[in-house]
Formats: sequence, structure tokens, C-alpha cells
Amino acid sequence: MTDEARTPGALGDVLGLHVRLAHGAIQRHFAETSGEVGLTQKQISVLWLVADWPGTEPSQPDIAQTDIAQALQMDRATTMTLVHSLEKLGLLERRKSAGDARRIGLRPTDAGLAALITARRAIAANEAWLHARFSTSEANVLAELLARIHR
Amino acid sequence: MTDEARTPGALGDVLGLHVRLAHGAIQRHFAETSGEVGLTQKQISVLWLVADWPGTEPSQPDIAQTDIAQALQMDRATTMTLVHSLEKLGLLERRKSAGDARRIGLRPTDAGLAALITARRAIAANEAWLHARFSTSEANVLAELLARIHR
DNA sequence: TATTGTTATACTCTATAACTATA
DNA sequence: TATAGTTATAGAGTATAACAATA
Repeated sequence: MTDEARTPGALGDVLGLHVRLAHGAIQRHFAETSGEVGLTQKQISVLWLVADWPGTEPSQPDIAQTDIAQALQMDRATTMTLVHSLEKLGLLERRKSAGDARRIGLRPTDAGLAALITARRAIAANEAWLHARFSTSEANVLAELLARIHR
Repeated sequence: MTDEARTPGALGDVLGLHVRLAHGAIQRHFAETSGEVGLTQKQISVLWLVADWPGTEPSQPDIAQTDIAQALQMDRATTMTLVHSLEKLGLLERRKSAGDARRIGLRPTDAGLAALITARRAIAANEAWLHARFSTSEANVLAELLARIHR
């Protein structure tokens, strides 16, 4: 198919718009149903990443802001805002990396791990709402196609 | 599949995250490559909607903010910001509807129609970048699955 | 020179709540 | 009562640019 042929003739043909509207719908639904959680999806993503980071062994370096920025495809400054908001809430703590003094390692606090359990439940509920309209294979296809965009 | 079974075990299993990252990637690419256009994707969507509105016949009412809010799934206040920004740029004009004095009909100006041509070219380029990773049928599937989320 | 974190700043998007005018 | 537009306000999210400390 040539580029000409796929030039959108109507607004509804624009794939980017479908992604944007879907994103908005998901955001809205999460905001409306996650009242008790008190964390945004983005904050939860960060907390989740920090908690899942494999470097719990002393030899491995803790996760740092750069790693989060890369994983979630954000600017360093944007990442800082998120990380500091979680620190302010007492959900993660920061300490200088042993190996590289520029890096500041991040670890979830006990409160952070507890909050993550609640938060993941809210994410799971949101996912269930989302998946309700798809078969398992459709959901897998959707995730794979979307990953091609952001990978 | 039960809800239990689809509870995400890792952050990468979260479908909502894939939508969010894909949305971000598209936004970023458009922002980086659309320099000359001077309009955001959202502004272009509004201008496009106004220009495509069928009510050019005197009998039909012009499109109003409420219609845009519904089509793009935005709050009325959010819609206002967008519409006013386009009016300030001289790309569309507003005038009271003949039938219903509460509605303010929107029409593209000549400058608006000219800007839309350039803007649609930028959208087409962004779409081409997006579609480059999909076959035609994959793109159709993706659009359809996303529509199920926001429809 | 490059990387990490930081600060300051700004813009877009989004929404809520309260208001006016009209239906 | 309900709808359309408005205003004021606020909070996310995002990014850029310039800076200090470290590699």
C-alpha cells in the first residue's frame, strides 16, 4: 500500500486519533474508579517498576531514575517529579548508589509495598474492564500491535 | 478467561500501559516532525471536524462546541480552550445559531481551510510513519480494537 | 566529554465548580 | 429543569534549558 493510498480521508480514518481516544477513555475510567488508591497510573507504574527491580541482591545496583525514564519513555525531569512525589508519600526511599555516586538507588518502603498491593488491585480492575470487550487472542494482538508503536 | 487469570503479573502485561506508551510515542513523533504546522493534533482534529461538518446548507445548523466535545470525548471547558485558541489564530469564526440562541455555530475561515491543508499533510505523514510497521489488515484490526475501547 | 540528578520554567490537556443566558 | 457557553481554578503530564557533581 502506498503512502498516498493510506492518506486519511476522514478524521475517523486517523489511527493516531483512535489511540488518543482509547488512551483518554482508559485514563478517565481509572480516575473515576480508583478513588481510594490515591495514586495515578503513572505513579503506580513507577512504584511497580521499583518493587520488581531484580537488584535486591547486594551485588546488583538498585534501580535509578534513568532506568525508570527509559522503561516508561519519559524525560529525566518528568521522571523526577514522579519519583519525588512517591518519596514525599513515603512509598519509596532514595540512597546513593555504592558503585556510581551519580546514581541514586530507589527502594520501596514497607508502606510502598503495602500501597502497591492496593494499587495493583485497582490496575487489575481497570484491566478487567478493558479486557471485557476482547477475547484473549484479541487482547494479545492489541498489545503486540501497540508494542510495535512504542518499542 | 476469568478475571483472576488475566490479572497482570508484570508491568508489561498491563494493556493500559501499552496504550499509554503508544500514545506518548505518537505524540512525541508528531511534535518533533510537525514544526511548521504550528497546531497540535487536537487543534487539527477540531479544525478538521468543523470543516467536514455537513451543515453547509442554510437549513442545517453549524457545528457547535457541544458537538465537538462529544466527537472528541472532551469536557465542555476543555473544548472551549481549543476552540478559542483556533479563533484567536483566525482559523475559525463563531456566530450565534439562528435556531437555538444558546448554540454558537462554528465555521472555518479561508485561513482555516488553508491551514487545514498543511495540517492534514502533517497528519498524513505521521500516519505514514505509524502505518509503516503494520500491514493494511493489521492497521484495520488495530483501529477496530481501539474503537471498542473509546466507543 | 558524557551521564545523573536537579532546578526553574512553561505549555498542553484535562477536569470541576459556579455562573449566565437560553430553552 | 436542562442545555450551551463561559470563567476561574487546579492538577497532571510533558518537555526544554541551564546547572552541579561525578564518571
